[in-house]
Amino acid sequence: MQLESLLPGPSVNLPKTFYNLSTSSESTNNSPGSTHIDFQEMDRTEPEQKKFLSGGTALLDEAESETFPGNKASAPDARKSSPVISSGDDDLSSARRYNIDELGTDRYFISSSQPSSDVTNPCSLFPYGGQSGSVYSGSNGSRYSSSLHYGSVLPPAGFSSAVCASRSQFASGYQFGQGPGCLYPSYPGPGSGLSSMPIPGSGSAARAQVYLCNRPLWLKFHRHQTEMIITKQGRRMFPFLSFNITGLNLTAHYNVFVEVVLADPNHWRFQGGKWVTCGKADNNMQGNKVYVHPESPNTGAHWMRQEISFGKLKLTNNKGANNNNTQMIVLQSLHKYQPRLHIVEVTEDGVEDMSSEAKTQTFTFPENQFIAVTAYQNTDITQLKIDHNPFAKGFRDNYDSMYTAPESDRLTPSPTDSPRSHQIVPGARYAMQPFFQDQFVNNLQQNHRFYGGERAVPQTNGLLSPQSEDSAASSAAAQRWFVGPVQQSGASTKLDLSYDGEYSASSLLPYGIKPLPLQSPHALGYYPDSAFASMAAGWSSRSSYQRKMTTGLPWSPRPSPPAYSDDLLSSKDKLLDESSTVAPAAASSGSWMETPPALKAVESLESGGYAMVCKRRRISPGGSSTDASPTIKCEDLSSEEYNKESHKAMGYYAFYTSP
DNA sequence: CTTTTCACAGTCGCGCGGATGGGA
DNA sequence: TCCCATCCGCGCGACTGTGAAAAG
Repeated sequence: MQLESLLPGPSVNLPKTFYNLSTSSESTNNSPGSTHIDFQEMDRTEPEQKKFLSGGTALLDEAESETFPGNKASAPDARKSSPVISSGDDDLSSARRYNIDELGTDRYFISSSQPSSDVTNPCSLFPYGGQSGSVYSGSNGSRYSSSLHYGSVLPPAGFSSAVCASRSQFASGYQFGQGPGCLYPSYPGPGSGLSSMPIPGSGSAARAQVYLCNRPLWLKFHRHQTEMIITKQGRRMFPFLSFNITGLNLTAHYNVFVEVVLADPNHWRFQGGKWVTCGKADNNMQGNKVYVHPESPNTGAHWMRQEISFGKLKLTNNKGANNNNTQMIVLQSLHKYQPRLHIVEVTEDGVEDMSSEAKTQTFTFPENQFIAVTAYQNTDITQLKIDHNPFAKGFRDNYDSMYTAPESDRLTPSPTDSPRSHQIVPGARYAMQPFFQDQFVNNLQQNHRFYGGERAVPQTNGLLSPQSEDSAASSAAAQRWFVGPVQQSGASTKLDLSYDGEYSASSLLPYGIKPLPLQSPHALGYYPDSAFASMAAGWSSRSSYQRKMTTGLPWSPRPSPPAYSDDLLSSKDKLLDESSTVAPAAASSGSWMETPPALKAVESLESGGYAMVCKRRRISPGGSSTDASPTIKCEDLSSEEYNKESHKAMGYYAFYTSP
């Protein structure tokens, strides 16, 4: 409906899109129509599906050796001419990408109903243009079979169709050979946008929209070229993938899984503080590339009820690592990958429903791209991991100072008076700026009810979030982030229907009931860089604070509170751009910080400066390459704004504190 | 020289078992 | 006195990045 209207492009029926996808391969030197044909003739039985799996991938293989002239031609991206990715380069691209933030909420979610007819104007349709367009399918049959635990296999045809679709539509100028699923982005899209485009598999019945829940955090990493450690025993991703899904059929069953595909045809190496290409990627890598969500299959209502996170997804370089029960995605070091979310409708027994060709939907978020490494290369990334990953808390050796706000910044009551109260009292000051920036992330991260659980607490999405007088703005903000404006009503309705009795009370109760420990985790967030984190840290001892804030709520994502969504960020007169939204606690702590908007440009121009610090080890407060700034963000806000935001934070906080 | 592997220390959550308190 | 529920402390395992050693 209005969904389409939100998207810069005409709408089109999914089936059509599907066909376009498969046939479009012709234009890309792929085996024309092969996938399409196979899809049509595919058997529906489960065994057959599995069997077909390999076949499907084989078909996809054929598509891998195609070129993407369109991409290079149409994408005036710096990367084309220079494979070197510096901070500056990233900024350049990000500039385009992030500008989209200002355009509207619709950019934050991906709808599978993207019109294929927009091929002529992919950029307008998909912010990232060709970036997320070209997709390769696996060359080996094990691509899915190895990891599909539910007997349901993504229809190769459907999958490939999606692949082809993206390719045809966003034809990227990369040329690559064989490989188990590749996606060659280039961030060329002039339209630039935050959310990536959806690769509509089809499915006119249920057009899903997917929101990247912890997107702010991803963006933080993405700005510095995200790195993910891979180990033999498997390493969890951080940030992990977390999505909110809407638009599914409430009663239909779906398998939800993540696939990680090559993002570009290059082998990368970290040299001179930059990521540079180093030959061609080895895309013959064998091994599982798919992680099926443990709760698959499940109903659409189930998937839409809560945040879907893949916190337990592990990455490994051990090709034989998937023999056991644990699902691990096998990657190759120093290769760039793109995670993709797949939603496949299945029958109640978990078997893929092949009754309709519109059962597969694929979503790609460019900010989820990462380079697999066996050891961190960029210290900025390392510091980000340490600062944000609760499991790395032990490495915050300067924890006390990192998140301790200046004495002058404290608000009553005095920390020494009542340590506990410190955690409760929002402290307008602290709540505000940091909250803007990281709080969102923090809250997302806290969404999980169980530690390490794949599931999250029901999304608050405005319904559960406390709103005071600012509720209107807050809601808008929230909507903007999670639910597109147009979708608002729909989403709200959905929430009302499905979450109301079941979630509103139950989910909130825990937070309200537990006065301090629980609310702290929520308000402060697991991530220390939240406003409250810094505040609390500054007021209380490290030990006590840590315990409190981490109690009960793990690092799992929690839906961002409406009041502090991106909308607010944008409302700050762009004061807080993407990067600025990052450095909350950092501002006061001096720990790892993001480059302020103003400095960002400089940084872009002076990628060399970035390079200088890239290979540095952990930087002490104030020593960061971007340390110059953050304070600015806080200070830039007028006292009025300050108070205003503080109140929001206060209200939000209070919501959970007072049952 | 680059990349990978391994042991390590630190943090945290979970589960178990014992201690404690209230009610029958 | 017994039973049950709750609380608390401890140990274990999972998880993290570090840094040195090994491997290529």
